[in-house]
Amino acid sequence: MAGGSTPGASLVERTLAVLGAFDDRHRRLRLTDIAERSGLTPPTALRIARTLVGGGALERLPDGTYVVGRRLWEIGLLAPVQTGLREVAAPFLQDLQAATGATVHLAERDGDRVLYLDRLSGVASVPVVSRVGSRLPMHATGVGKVLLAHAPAEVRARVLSGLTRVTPYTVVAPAVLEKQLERVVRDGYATTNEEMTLGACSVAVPVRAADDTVVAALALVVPSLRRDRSRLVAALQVAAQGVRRELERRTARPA
Amino acid sequence: MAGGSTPGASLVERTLAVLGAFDDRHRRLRLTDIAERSGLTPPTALRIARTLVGGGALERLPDGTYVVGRRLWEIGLLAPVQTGLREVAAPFLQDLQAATGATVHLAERDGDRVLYLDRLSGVASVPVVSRVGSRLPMHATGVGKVLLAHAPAEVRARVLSGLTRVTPYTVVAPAVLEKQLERVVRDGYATTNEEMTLGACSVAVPVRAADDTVVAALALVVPSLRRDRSRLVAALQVAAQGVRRELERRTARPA
DNA sequence: CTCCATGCTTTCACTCAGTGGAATAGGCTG
DNA sequence: CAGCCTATTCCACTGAGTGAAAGCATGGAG
Repeated sequence: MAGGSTPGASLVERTLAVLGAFDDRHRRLRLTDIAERSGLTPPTALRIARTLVGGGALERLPDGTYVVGRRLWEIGLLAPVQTGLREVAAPFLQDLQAATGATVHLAERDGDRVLYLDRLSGVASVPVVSRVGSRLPMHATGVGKVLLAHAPAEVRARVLSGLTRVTPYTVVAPAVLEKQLERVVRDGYATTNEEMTLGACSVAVPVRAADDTVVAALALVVPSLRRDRSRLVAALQVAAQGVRRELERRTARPA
Repeated sequence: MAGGSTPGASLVERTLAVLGAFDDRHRRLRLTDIAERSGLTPPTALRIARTLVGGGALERLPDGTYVVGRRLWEIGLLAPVQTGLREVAAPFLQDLQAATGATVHLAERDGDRVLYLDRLSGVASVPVVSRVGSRLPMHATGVGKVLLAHAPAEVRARVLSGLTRVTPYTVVAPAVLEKQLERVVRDGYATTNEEMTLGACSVAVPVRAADDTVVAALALVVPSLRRDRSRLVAALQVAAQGVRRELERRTARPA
């Protein structure tokens, strides 16, 4: 190269780096931002970005900033995460939403974090930070506690040793959280009280597959748990059972 | 190159070609398929696919086939198509679904086809081919007719001159369709009767922005229109108005 | 108005990342 | 076991891609 080097990255990797520069908090990026966030020089970032725009993977707004394009959205929707569990669970989420009026979440574990697969906003205006496709820490969310309680020991150990505070109510003492996790396994559901977002509480239950392994978690987000915790848990468990049955049916004769 | 040439494609374009090899009907591809569908030689396709797997953009299943990966799904969800109109309309779609029990569609025009932005499956088991992110011909769908009726003359001309038959009931006579489009503009809604899928009828209305331009279409899919066409139209129009109002609110003070 | 700062874009000479034909390995089938 | 298909590895060749540096626009400050 003209004076430079290619430090370990092929063009395909650089392309992914450009795409990876976009995230939840950075949906619109200027060229300079892309270059900086992807670790590329401006000319290189420009050439890649232009080609991506040409292919519809990125879009260039009138003000010169870049956003993720339609084409990529379309291709992303083909991912099995989208077509599998999410599709099966969708009607049950709707039922839950209709029955409780609360915000409904479907999430699975991805490494040491929770990955939100789907979300239906409820009628009540409870502040919710999660978005479909976003990742949040496990110890501060309802779905996270459920998934953590049923995760391999090594994951639990890793997460317990790195509890970060999000709100004043976040549980950051490993011993306390461990007790809670035991109760989650025993009782079959988890709760949070403003541990991720002030003003938002949640109840969550595991979704199990045919072999009883926990594959995901369902949760309801409400302003307060005082009143109807048991009612919400019941509704969630019905829905989780429904998802399980539908999963079994599809595995038996994959239509 | 060793005897070969690079016919017009940069590596980034080739990467997009690999990703573009996946579509609605081809979600799982073998290396050979990827190579063929993207117009690349097997070694090249392999190298690109491997790097993409390394970056999480693709996934390799145990049987050796490739599918779109989580990472790409995540990035795709950042597209404005996902965050804008779709998010605004979501609660109204839920209301429609709850009120009518039918399958609900939200779509916009993309070139000469309809792009499905969102879909809620209804309780009734009406056969539906559309999927979020899929494109269908305009002349055979409810949303399509609405969008076509309000599309620029050139688009209408192009579409009218290339009407393809999908079912025995598909309208393929330009004159007939043109009459229908006039009625769509006059009446404010469009209908289809098994024109795309046997056993599925639909009603659709336009969604307008503050300046009255049609930005999308809302539809309900039902087994038959005999009975309650007017009831469905009314529900749709309420929802469309709601979306419009919410769009205006967001444009006024973009929060 | 000039001057400087910032960010996007173009240029260009150099060179290594990427190329594809051919050969190899691995499965599956008849 | 031969025949076929697919995935993978090899390798000699070369042009696609590289980044420093220099042009352009903006636009804000003095």
